[in-house]
Amino acid sequence: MARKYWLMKSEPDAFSFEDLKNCPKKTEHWDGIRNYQARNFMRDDMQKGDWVLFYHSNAGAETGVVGLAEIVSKEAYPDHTAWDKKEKYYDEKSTQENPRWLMVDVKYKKALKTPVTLKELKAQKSLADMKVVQRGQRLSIQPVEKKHFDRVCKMGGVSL
DNA sequence: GCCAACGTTGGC
DNA sequence: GCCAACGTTGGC
Repeated sequence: MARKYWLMKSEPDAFSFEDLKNCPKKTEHWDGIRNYQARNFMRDDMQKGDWVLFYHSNAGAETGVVGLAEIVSKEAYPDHTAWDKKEKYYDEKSTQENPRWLMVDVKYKKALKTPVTLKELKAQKSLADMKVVQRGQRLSIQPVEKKHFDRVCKMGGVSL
């Protein structure tokens, strides 16, 4: 099956692209997704080997795509933080027998030579129909078309 | 910190 | 099943 492309948002104060680089094996599980659409993308469409635009949200002028990552888990699996009462993302309705929330493993691949800010994304005519530039688009995991992925890589001065 | 956009919840 | 109220996201 052909590789798919994604954009995944993270607030750099909470978990940045640098943080991912500093993880063991440069890999971390993407926990805390509590949105059904985003979960369904992970469950139904994501596959090992997919490529990811790592996006810093809520970061002022720094807001934008900062790097490239890869999905490395074979499939989405239960997000255990939903089971832990001490966790911010605890959800009493998610059980071991019937886990409501899932996560995948994401691996650091490469930083963009120059980050591509949201402002620059919006200024690019060829990216006008990319989800992330559209207003009110809050989904933290979004599918990205290959042509858009390639374009952003080019703007960022890197290729995979 | 503000607030628009949007998702979820729950009363009916 | 509708929709108002509420909570969250995320750009600014």
